[in-house]
Amino acid sequence: MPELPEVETIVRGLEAAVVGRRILAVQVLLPKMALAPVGVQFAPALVGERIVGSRRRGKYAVLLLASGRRLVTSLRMTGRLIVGDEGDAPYPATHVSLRLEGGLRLSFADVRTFGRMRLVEPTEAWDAALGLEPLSRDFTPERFTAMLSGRTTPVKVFLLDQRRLVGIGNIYACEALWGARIRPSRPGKALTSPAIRRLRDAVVDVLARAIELRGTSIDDYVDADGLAGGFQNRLSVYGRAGEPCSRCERPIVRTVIAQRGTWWCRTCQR
DNA sequence: CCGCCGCCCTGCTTGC
DNA sequence: TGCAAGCAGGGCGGCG
Repeated sequence: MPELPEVETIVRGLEAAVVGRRILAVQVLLPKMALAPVGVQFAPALVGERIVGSRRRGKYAVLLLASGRRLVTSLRMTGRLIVGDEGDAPYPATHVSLRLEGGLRLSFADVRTFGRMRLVEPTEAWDAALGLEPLSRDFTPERFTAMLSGRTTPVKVFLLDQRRLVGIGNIYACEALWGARIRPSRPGKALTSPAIRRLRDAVVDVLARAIELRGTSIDDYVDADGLAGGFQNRLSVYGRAGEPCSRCERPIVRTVIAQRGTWWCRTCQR
């Protein structure tokens, strides 16, 4: 499931592979996957556009187009953005296919069809409801404290809420809480200021380390070249129920918080 | 505004 | 062994 580090890796791959190239043809195989503003047709609007940038916002991959429009992709759980050669066999479960200059093809594939590609007008504030980037300078202990104050929801649910902080999904929420030694069910407002500081640092640290290893590949995630990441070998708690905690040797447990599997250490996380 | 819930989907895992 | 139910989960809309 692509979270911030995985989308960042994909976006960097797209930067290298497709930025500067013109879109020559667009095929939409499953219409619900390709959204456009009212009165704009997705495929015709993209043909002839040049890709001028590749960015990430939260868990969204954003291709900047010469017209000022943007192609925003949400990968959800199983979505993939794959760069291949025009002559390759079609990538499995491809729903949108862009033929690019230079004999390349950019495929948006998703077996579960939860993901979406969305063409956004230059003036449209598509990300207005999204929260703070955790790797930005703005993510200070002071800001984090203000965000958490009065929050009754479990801190793990808070970390997953993209209206507050963006980019954190189930894997990195579990990992950051373990790193900060905080119990996932603690209400946000109950965190002490040292705990808030530890959690801020743990979020930044785990995301940065995961980007260095090009993301976590458990079931589905691959980068723009179709390659797996390496952070799955560095996970401390996620998916490791029954294994000993690397800090205290007590077994990692799995509980459920807000319908999400939650892995943590009952001994170290308070 | 806030919090909570159900839905969307398919493939893998689990359990009988 | 075979099959079906259950689970996985990010974002969004609806509801209180």
